Amino acid sequence: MLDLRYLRNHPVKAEKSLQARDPKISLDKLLALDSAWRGVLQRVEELRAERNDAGAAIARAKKAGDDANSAIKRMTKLKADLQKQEEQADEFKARLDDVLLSLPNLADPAVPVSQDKDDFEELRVGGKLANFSFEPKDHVELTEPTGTLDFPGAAKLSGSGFALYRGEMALLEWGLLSWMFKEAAAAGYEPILPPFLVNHDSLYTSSQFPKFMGDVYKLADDDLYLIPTSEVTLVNLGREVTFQGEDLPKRVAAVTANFRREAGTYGKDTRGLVRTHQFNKVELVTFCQPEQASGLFEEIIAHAEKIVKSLGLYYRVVRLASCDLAQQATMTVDIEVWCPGMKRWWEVSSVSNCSDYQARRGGIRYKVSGGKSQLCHTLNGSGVATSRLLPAILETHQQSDGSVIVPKPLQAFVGRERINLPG
RNA sequence: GGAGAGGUGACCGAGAGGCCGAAGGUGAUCGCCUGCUAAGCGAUUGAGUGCUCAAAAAGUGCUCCGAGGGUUCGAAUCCCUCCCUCUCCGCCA
Repeated sequence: MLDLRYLRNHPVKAEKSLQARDPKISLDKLLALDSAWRGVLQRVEELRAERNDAGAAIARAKKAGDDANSAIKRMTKLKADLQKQEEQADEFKARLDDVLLSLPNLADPAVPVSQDKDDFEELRVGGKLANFSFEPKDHVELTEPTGTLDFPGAAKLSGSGFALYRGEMALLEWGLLSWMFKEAAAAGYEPILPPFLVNHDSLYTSSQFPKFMGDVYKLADDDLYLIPTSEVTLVNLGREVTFQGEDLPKRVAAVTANFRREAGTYGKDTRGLVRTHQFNKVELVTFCQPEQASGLFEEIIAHAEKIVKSLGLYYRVVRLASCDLAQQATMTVDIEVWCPGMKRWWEVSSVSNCSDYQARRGGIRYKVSGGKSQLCHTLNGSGVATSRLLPAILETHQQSDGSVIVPKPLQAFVGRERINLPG
């Protein structure tokens, strides 16, 4: 959520920044509602002040044993008037909140302004591009002979869009997650295993709600939702918390499954692991003071980059165009790995600076000693998602016989240096 | 799922219709005292939001005692619904 006061005081600047993301955004309605609301609110507060005075007068009279009837009569009259004004104020406020909640965060000046997703800015390319003396297969073809990625099996259990890992793939997936979780802990993130089900407030704070309710799975009999990302759980660790200034930055990392309805994406990228209703990742979140945010943003990117580099993958780092930013982000940098079999880049990590947008919704604050409490800034990034990492590993390290060399860091988890051996 | 007990400021805890943003304590900050430390003494110490103000400071209004409704001239206090925590029972990995 944006700072209403800022929008009020800098409407032109704010609107310009918002229109970089979506040219259809206008602040006119918001500002009109704001001034209407504040006008009525002023009246409400005057009436309340009067009511409080009258109440005190009644109390005094009663205590002194005087007759309070005339004061009570005055109060009764006041009440009706106040109630009417309050209803009006509530209505304006509700409409104002609707508009305010729909507005995305302001975009960082470094974000390329465009309405075309392809206008991202490529920051750098890293790792090494694998050379093949044969036509590389994609991860589905590679695992078909062994049945270790069993999509028909998953469909039987759950329907389309789910994955079932077996044997070596199960070990590899689990190993990847364990290794990355450990790497995150070694880098100073507190390891967290959170619930996969969260309540409405949590999704509201991290900003999936109210705008993107349709993307999230909801339980039928309880007010609980499956997390679309553990950003939700990690960010909400800070909800209604006031951190001590010296405890910041506070880094947390979770490994979880993530659930997405992917409504409206039927028929798109349906092959293999890359877009399923459930996938795993390690997620990193940092709470910090505003001036620490940009350095920590680079830190998360560097961490994710180190992961893909250690696995011997070819990758690039791109800054997303303004139209492609998530609602809560001021800036997002993606790390994409090259998948030689699918012959395309896939996002394995998305690192976002959310400034105070989530903190304002969730009351995530900090206080330096002697100072007033202020809103934290929140940052998040994947570190990283296995649903794209696993395909990239298989496709990059495949051999002409269909086997796959296991990257060094994972060998201990899988128990061998080469998997997917034929026969 | 059943039965009970609770949810008050950073924390503990009183408060049982009006003078309660809330006693008392702990902690924190500042000062005094002490050779230093401890102890002691005194003072200060919640959040949000509006207005005045160029701004800061200050002043001032409103709101907040788990959440939401209700009763009442008036609710932390009474009633209803919900949420959460704890204890016991049942069920269960």
